[in-house]
Amino acid sequence: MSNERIEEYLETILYITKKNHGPARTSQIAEELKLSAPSVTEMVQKLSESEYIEYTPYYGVTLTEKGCTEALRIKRRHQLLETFLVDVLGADPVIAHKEACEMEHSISESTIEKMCAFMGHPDICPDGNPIGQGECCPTGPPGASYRDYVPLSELKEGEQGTIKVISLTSEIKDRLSSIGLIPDQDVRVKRKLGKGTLSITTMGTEVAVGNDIARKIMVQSRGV
Amino acid sequence: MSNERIEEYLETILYITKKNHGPARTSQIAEELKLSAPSVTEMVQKLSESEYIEYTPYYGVTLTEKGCTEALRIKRRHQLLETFLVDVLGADPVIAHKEACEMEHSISESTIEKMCAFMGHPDICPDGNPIGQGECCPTGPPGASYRDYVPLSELKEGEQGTIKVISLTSEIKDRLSSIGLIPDQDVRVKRKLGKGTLSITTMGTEVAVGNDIARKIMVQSRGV
DNA sequence: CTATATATTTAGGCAACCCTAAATTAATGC
DNA sequence: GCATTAATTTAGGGTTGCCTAAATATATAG
Ligand SMILES: [Fe+2]
Ligand SMILES: [Fe+2]
Ligand SMILES: [Fe+2]
Ligand SMILES: [Fe+2]
Repeated sequence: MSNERIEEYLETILYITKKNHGPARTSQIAEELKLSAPSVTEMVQKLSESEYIEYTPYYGVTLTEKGCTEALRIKRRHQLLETFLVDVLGADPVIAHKEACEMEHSISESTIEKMCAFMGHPDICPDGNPIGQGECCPTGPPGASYRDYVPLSELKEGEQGTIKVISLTSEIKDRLSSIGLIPDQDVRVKRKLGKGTLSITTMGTEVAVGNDIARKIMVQSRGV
Repeated sequence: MSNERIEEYLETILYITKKNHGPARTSQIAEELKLSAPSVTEMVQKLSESEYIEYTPYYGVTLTEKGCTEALRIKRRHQLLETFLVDVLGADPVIAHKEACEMEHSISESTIEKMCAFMGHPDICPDGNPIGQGECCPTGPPGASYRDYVPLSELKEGEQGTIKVISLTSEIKDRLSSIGLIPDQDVRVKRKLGKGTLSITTMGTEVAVGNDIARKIMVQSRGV
């Protein structure tokens, strides 16, 4: 089997078994990969001769320890590529997902880690799912999870927080950096103006930010 | 034929016809793609039924107008990906070439243009070959080329320039933004200290930058 | 517990791409 | 110009990964 096909099956089986909390049925794999059921049965039979999956006829497919490790590696490649395409290049999320799902088979482990470092070891994919840590990632305490972050636009007057993630095109992000709005920067909402516009203070200076942008800046709140 | 295979043949035929200043022999294509000669003959016969190539038995293959346009598009995708992997992520040039040659079939035109813009529309690939202009590139007077950029560490005392590309992790870039070191910012080298450390002025303030970082900040010099 | 409906596998086949060995064409040296 | 050599194509075959139709196993409903 080609490496690309193996990877695509493993990725799909991981996704379905997690959703099922149980084995992946061949029909589910077929639907996900848009293939006929017999094609999946055939591939799954071959794959079970490798050490990646466990297959019981008329029952379903589960990943072995080895298969799970491999599937997680592929998923990570996919998510980091998708994050790069969407958050750094500003590509359309739907196109980015499809492209990431193809490029994930071409990019090496060493290159994906460089890309991870380049993006500051992100821990959340624009599709909303968490990204697992890799060899390159700081292994220390994983800090506050993305779940705890809140859009800047949600802060109340007087509330303070630390900018954590900015999901905007790099052009806009560059403009924001130039006025001090960058990750790990502390900000305070001074006043909320009309139409969702915020007046915030950062590094002593005061700037106004529109609602569109404020909704894309995730902060970790520290209260008033 | 699969799109990927077509693209790989077109890319190769473009390369060889340019080198030959004449048609590409099947044996040359076979050598370049590491295939047997009969396999290439077969594919080339099929391809000539499309409108991409002109094939004369026992003579060779040339690209049609349409095929040439398509081949140039693929080459551009390849070069921009390779430039990104090497110049931005710092990947090994040999690995980067191989990965770019696979990813080029997955990335869309719209995404590659975003990547081109992200890198400031580079016109030279790390492999040394020029990169053709795309839709996204400024068609006017082609400004300073990437070639003309020089590491900040190379500027002499008193020399001024504009920051163009910063090839560092986003963590370090974030720190740099907070002190005003961002693309399109003007800087001046005030004094060179020991060990390659620079004292530079930017936006009126004065900061010191170590040699490691200064070597990764490309600037367009404007002299003293 | 059976009859029917659904899910899954088996059987048989096909297209894309690649291969080696043999035949053919073109080039080269007297 | 003809024999030898080299390049190229044709013939015949193999693998992979997919398909549809038929057979079989499992689930569901009276
Ligand atoms: Fe994928
Ligand atoms: Fe990382
Ligand atoms: Fe390629
Ligand atoms: Fe461009």
